[in-house]
Amino acid sequence: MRILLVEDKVRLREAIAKALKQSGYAVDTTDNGNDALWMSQQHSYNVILLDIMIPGIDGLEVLVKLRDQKDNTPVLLLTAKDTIADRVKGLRKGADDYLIKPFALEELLARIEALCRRSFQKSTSTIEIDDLTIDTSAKSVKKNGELLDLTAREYAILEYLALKEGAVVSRTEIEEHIYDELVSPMSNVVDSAICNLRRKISNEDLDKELIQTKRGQGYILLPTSK
Amino acid sequence: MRILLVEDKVRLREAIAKALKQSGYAVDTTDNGNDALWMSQQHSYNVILLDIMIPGIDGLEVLVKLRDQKDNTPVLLLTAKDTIADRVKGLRKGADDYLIKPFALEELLARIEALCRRSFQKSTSTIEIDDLTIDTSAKSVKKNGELLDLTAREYAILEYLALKEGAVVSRTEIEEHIYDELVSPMSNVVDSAICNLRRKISNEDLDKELIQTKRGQGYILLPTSK
DNA sequence: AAGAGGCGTAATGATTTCGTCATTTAAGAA
DNA sequence: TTCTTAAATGACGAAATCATTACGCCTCTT
Repeated sequence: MRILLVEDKVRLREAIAKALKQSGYAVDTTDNGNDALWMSQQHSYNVILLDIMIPGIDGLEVLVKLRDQKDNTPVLLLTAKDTIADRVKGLRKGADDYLIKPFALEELLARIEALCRRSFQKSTSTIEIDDLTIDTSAKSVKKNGELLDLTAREYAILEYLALKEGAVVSRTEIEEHIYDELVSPMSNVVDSAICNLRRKISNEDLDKELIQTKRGQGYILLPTSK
Repeated sequence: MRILLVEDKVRLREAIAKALKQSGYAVDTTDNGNDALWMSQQHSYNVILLDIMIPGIDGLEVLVKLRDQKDNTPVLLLTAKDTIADRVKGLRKGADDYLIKPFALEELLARIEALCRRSFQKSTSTIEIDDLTIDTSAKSVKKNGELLDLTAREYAILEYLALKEGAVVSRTEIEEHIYDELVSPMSNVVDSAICNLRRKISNEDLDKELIQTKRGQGYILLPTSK
């Protein structure tokens, strides 16, 4: 999951970014509205965290322009104003949620999770595929009830594939959603990660691979039933 | 466990704060309603102790605003008025318990404990994990029936992990719930404390660690059965 | 007032992760 | 089949994260 964080106060921005990364999100940040618009076109983010009071184009305007451009990325507004008028204004303009500053990081994380879930049309926080149970809240994976020991990266990739179950996902798409701006383009990081992932989730007995390769296109997560 | 204490009478406030800290709680205090609201958003407290008669926004209003903001932190009301009308009013507005001044500190401690327990969905005051028995009333830990000599900090961390058994708990979360406002952000207090804790609760024979570390995410308390 | 122990800090050493590269294997087209 | 290109795998090293120790301040006790 990749998140764009738009917040001008340095300390707060970095605190939030740190917490998000710790939770396994890829995070890009900026302190102003112009860059925010630019960046949101550059990538497709899973969630945009938008402070209203930022220099230049303000948060609400950014939101309006996004929606004008038919960009429906879930937006969570961060605001110091807690008047009803502002909440309503934000939501009317197409925000998906809002949070009043100051807020507890735990609350922010919970809401982001909810937004991601909603955008993938999932109502529960666990995904079941074959003998795997992916708990997107705990960020853990069980196989036949037994906890698998995945690294943060491995988990992130598996979750992403699982959310797009049955759809071919290209390497580029994985790179863009799992890795943030400082990623190096020419390498086979994804291949490598997938390889390790497979090793950990494969069924030794069945040689049916959960993660299948679509040559020239990418990877696809297919339950055996299909 | 971290508590917010809202009480304007200095002597009483400090007496309560001292008693709470002695019992191992992290305590933030304020003497007015505005700050109380601010602070309650800044952190997620485990319990808020709220005097009704305070300057500025009064206690009941603070309570109402909290609940308006979907903040469900357990609130214990402190009040000098012992009329039925006031109790009912408080509870109607979403208080979880109340105490009539003057009260015995013992009683306060007991109620706080009950509130914490309830918020973690635990019904008993002892938690058993493997060969450890954590008594949240006595704030003591036994290993195979033998009392362990933990410091207050060590106990607090262990208890917190135990209450969240099976869930990954980040360093930040531990810091926020165990340490109060004067904590320095850049340090490895938690690491250090965990290290000492492990030393005291580890089974020399088994090399299975009760407190496992999830690299990049935090720590998790896992009983061996799982 | 002195001693002891708790506790935060910093420094150092140990682990693990993960991106990269090199090599092998597999797939599809001619 | 054979050639071409994509993908899988294994090894390695740098970087990030974590564990552990030692030290010094502070508080509490006696």
